[in-house]
Amino acid sequence: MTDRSGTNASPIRTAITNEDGVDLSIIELLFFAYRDFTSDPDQILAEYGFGRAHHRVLHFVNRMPGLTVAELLDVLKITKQSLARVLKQLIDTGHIVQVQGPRDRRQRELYPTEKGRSLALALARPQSRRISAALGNSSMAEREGIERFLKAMVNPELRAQIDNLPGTTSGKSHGDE
Amino acid sequence: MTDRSGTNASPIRTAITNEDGVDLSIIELLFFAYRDFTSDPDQILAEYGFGRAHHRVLHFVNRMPGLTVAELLDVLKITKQSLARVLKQLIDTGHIVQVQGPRDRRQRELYPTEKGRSLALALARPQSRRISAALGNSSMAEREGIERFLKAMVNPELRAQIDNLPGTTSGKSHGDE
DNA sequence: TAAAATATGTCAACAAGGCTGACATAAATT
DNA sequence: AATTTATGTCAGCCTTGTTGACATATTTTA
Repeated sequence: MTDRSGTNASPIRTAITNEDGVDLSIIELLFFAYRDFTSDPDQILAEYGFGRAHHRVLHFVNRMPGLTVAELLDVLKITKQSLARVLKQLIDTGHIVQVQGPRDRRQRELYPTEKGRSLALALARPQSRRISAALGNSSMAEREGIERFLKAMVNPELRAQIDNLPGTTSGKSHGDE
Repeated sequence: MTDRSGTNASPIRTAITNEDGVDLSIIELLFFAYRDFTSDPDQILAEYGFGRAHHRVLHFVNRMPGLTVAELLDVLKITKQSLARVLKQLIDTGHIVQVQGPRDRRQRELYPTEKGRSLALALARPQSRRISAALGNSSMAEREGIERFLKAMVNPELRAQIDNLPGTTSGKSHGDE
């Protein structure tokens, strides 16, 4: 009541719990898991003067070689200018090359070089090791449960992007089955 | 061979696949899932002029009421200055209050106000709904498999932080069992 | 063919949220 | 009394996101 603004500014001393109807366990697990998952490549990136933005670009260019700038923007959901900065650096350092589009010569197809391929793999390796360790001796069914859950966490409109990636368990060899 | 730097700068036209010994499926699923998971609260935060940094602070103050500034820094793994900026705003807007530590009067215990509690729940709700939808009609065993996996993704030293949170399935009522 | 739309690049400017290092204060510890 | 600790604060830097404007080459459309 000693409060001018209508709200009560006194401290609440009890914690929010799962009983508040909110799935705090998984919310927090996702936060901690993702934080540590992304920390793996950071040391490697630092050696190159790169950041996570470079990592993401390099990753998807290696996963979808020949994709255009517009397609990359659509996958990453960032703006042209944000991409331009890091893409320029990756091109200048010889990790990515641009090739004029064969049908539409306005387009620039993006491909990794050997150097870019090698760095992409080096960055993926510690993350993959962490995943493998976390799966431990999980059964195939458990692994599928985890993948199904993660995929269902993605906005439905964007699940198509995942299916279009090559060699994903839930969408192999883009388009066939 | 038309290359001065020793590396081959020609475009690689094949995609990296899971066969390269790297678990790309889950790497990418984590990226997409986390991206959309964190996008949920963003609209709400924007109404308050807050960002994700505010969200994280508010969340953990609500989950561990009375924690000190140093403890919060340890959970978030950011620096004092990064915290100071957003914490000040949350205090100025009446979402969090500081209480002088009872034993050590140098410490400032952080508590949510009613307003802060309410916002924290509002932010958690859409995330919780997304998780619930993603779990669908998963069995209890599947849910446990997912939680076990996510927890195992966290650096071992830091798993203690998770166990110290109240009401987490894998570590209830801090300390007893 | 001329006009309009498209793909890309680039410039300037801004904001959020990380970072570092330095320094001040109060309180606790030695 | 001296030192250490917990916190706050100042100045300044970096990365990576944003917007809006504009230029260029190329394709599509009228």
